[in-house]
Amino acid sequence: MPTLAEIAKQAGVSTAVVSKIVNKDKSLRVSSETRSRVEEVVHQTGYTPNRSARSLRSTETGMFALVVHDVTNPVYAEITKGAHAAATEAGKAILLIDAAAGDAAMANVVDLVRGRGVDGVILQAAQENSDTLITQAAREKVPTVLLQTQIEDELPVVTIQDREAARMGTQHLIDQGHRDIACLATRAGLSFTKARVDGWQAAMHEADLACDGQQIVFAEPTIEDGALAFAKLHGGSFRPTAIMCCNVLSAIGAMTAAIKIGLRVPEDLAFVGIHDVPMAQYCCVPLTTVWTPLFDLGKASVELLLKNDLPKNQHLEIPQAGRLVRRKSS
Amino acid sequence: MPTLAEIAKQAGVSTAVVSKIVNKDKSLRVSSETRSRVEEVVHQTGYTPNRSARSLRSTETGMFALVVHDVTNPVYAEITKGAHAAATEAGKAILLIDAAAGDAAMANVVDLVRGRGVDGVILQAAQENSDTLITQAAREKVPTVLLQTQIEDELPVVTIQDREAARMGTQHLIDQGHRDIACLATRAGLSFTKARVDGWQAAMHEADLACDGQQIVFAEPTIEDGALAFAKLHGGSFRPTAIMCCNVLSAIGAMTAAIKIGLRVPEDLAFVGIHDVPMAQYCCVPLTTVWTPLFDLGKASVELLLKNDLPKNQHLEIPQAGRLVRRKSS
DNA sequence: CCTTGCTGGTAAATCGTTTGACCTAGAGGA
DNA sequence: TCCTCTAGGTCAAACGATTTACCAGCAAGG
Repeated sequence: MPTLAEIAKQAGVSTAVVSKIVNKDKSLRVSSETRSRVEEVVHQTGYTPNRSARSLRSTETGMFALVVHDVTNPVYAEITKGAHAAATEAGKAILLIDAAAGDAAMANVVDLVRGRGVDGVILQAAQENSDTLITQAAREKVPTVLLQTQIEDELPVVTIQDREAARMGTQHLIDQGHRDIACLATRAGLSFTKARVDGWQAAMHEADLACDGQQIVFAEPTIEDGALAFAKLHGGSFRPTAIMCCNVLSAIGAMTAAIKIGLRVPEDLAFVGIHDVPMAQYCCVPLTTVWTPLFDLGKASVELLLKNDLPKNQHLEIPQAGRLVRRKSS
Repeated sequence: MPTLAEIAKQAGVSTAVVSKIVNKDKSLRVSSETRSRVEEVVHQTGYTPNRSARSLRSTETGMFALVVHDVTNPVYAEITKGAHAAATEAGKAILLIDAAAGDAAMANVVDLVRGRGVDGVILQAAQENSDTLITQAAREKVPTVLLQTQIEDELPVVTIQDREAARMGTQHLIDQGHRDIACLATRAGLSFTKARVDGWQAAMHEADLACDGQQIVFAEPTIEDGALAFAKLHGGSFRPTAIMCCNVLSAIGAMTAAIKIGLRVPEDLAFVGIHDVPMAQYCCVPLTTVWTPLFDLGKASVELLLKNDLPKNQHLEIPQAGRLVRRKSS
């Protein structure tokens, strides 16, 4: 583990020269002989700058914290993959924090932010307990990007075309002749939930169909909660012939629950989900979903952080549109 | 963003005292008044030590690199979750590297290791292109743990009870009356593949059933490759009545492919997989699998790194045994 | 002969912590 | 009175890279 000073000594130059050559600093003028001599020594010894030392001087760590709601959720895993790809391309690293691990994990990120252990933070599907983190990040001036949902006006947020995705799925159901279409929304209060419900309503309005509060039910984006939500819906007075689900996992949960009580899909009840993951394709009745650019979503969030001037209060919507993937459930 | 020196000045003491108080250094003897005065200032200002500076001095970063074969694979996501949980509990952070992102990602880890950006490395389902990384880690004396598969004799490896899991699944098929049982193995050459094939053979031998090379086919642990492997198997002369799949995703792929060509599951062909993920439960025909302690596997790998003296050449097998989860596919 | 200007560098401060060596005042013992 | 502890700290040298300011020597121009 050679240090800069050792390289410098071996090459017979000062550390300044080595540093600038290693960092490809254009301001350095050096004879080609000296340059190649230094490069030779660097190559021979396999010298790599010490990250801590470099960070200490430059106040940049080359690391971003990605706070994800639950890594085992395939939707979030895909987002993570995109973020990782963008980071890798830029030579940066991703620090993964699973918010599902609870307060300890959050406390950990706060510590990281306060100790300047990361150059930026990406908060995916942020919720209440992210508050301290955001406050701290703001105070410490650590660049922060929200992913999927906006919980703080001051911060830039990047999303997919939520409204349009839901509209597209709903329109498909309308085109199939459905008139009583329920909306199985995601967690109430999140901005992307609102956007998707908006999309559903837009399509319903345009077709002159009723869409009031009675036809909406909220659920976490998990299979289990989707099943619960279906039970709630099915227990009510409104009996839809189709359900527009704002998430793919809750769609699968709801659909499975429907089948379990003897309903035929899609004859008795049709389903459409949002986000396309392998599971949608292989589940009991292959699920019709609106494919969304999840990978690009993750990628864009990192790319936003990489720009040194982060726009305040900007909403970046991934330009790539969703796409209806027709399967058996509708 | 106050520094140690500023805290020291405000509290009217030297930086040494503040440092030791912050780090709860027992060797420090200090009057209770001074201590509380310092603690007060630290609390007031919200001081948190700068990570880079600390790392520079102590040569510890509090970060581990977790190199995972593909985050979007639910099996690996669960492992990741376990690793993250253990790290969080110890106040450490996990740097996620997705090996599927290619050579650039690998180069990135090598850089991280050489620049002492991490305190340790966990290599999950390591393969050929991990070689440089391992060599470097060894040279730099960065603690390294292998996960699931052993590719280097010198390094400690942590696995689940691979052999026993496969034996258990196969035994179940035998108990169901099957005699012609194929083995859909994972990637050839990996140590855990060998262990699982061993387990299958052990059960077959014990029941006096044939189990030679003809009945084995290899596939990547993905749905797509599972389907391909089934095609290969079905094209051959050996016609099994059941397939012991060494991975849950390849099991789903193979099963789906079988159903697509008109076979009935389990009547014509039964399936058992290894690892239990939600998808197994919700796929076309719910898959019988051997549940395995994936979370604990990830957790154990981090815990192994946390012990300061890493045993060379040790094989740690997670004590928690697998469990057969009986579903419709068998 | 004096002054610029350029080439090819060097020296040293700095980033914020940690840590081992040292220091001082007062108390207690002989 | 002198010596030795001990409590309660202080000092300053690292750690390894980055970066600004500076410098020597030579050539060219006037």
